[in-house]
Amino acid sequence: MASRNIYHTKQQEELLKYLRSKPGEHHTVAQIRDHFSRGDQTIGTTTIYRQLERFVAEGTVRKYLLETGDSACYEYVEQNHDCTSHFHCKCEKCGRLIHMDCDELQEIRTHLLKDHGFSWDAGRTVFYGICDRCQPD
Amino acid sequence: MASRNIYHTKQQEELLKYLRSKPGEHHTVAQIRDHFSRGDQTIGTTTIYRQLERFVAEGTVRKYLLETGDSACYEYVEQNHDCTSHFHCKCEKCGRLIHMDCDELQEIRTHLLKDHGFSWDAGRTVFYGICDRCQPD
DNA sequence: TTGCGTGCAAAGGTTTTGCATGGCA
DNA sequence: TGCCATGCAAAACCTTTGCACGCAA
Repeated sequence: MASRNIYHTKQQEELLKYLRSKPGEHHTVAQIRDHFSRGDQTIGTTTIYRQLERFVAEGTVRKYLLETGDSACYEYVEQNHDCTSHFHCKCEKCGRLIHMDCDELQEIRTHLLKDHGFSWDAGRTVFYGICDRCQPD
Repeated sequence: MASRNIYHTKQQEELLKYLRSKPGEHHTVAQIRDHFSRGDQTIGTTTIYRQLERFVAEGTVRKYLLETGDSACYEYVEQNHDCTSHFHCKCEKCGRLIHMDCDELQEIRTHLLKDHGFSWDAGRTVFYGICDRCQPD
């Protein structure tokens, strides 16, 4: 942990407050920029990138790069949120990102580690497929 | 399937031959371009993008967007390769991408579908973590 | 000969960097 | 006051598109 958060600024506070108000939602930088451009407190694009980078380093925010490849997504990580026990599933049809709490996940992790020597980071892995709502019957 | 491969060109042949000669390996467009720039048959960057796009549409090549976010990766799909029965694991330390044949995968798919209604596409999902070689003891 | 493929140049989009200014401590 | 954060401008990338030319059929 090299850089520490020494100064607290309005932009930083507003950005974090916004992300925290939408737990489990994913935001692109463009979306964040647009959101604040409509409010009274605007935040420069560069600042959004830099603050998000800091949040990610601190573990406050999680960064995802989805298969669409358009742009990165950022998501607030709740404090008491056990990311080791839920899947992240992305529907390739409707684009919805689903948080799926499930015990099976731990079994997969154990299997990967014991039988394949692979220490899986479930929090960074996104499962692609078709969600329940978009199933063709 | 809209566009069909009507004309066969040298560039297309060379590109496919190269990818096919490295099964299970991931290549970025830059790497492919560099490879051919050293040989006698050069291929323009635009052509690489367009041919890869076509291969992906045909199912000959698979496209990945990794967490590094730098650029897309492309991988030749072997004809008799059952992508429904192996994991794609990406080591966050050494960057290696591992193909992990495993029956457990089918169980996960069944579980996701039955208990969560999610039709998982394992071929498009990359598991992030630390590989066996990079494990801290 | 027809028309698709190629590749240069340029555009489009996201993310990063340089630098002068502004604001927190 | 000292120093970090901000944000504009510009650069750095990756990828896509327009267009004239070349090559396969």
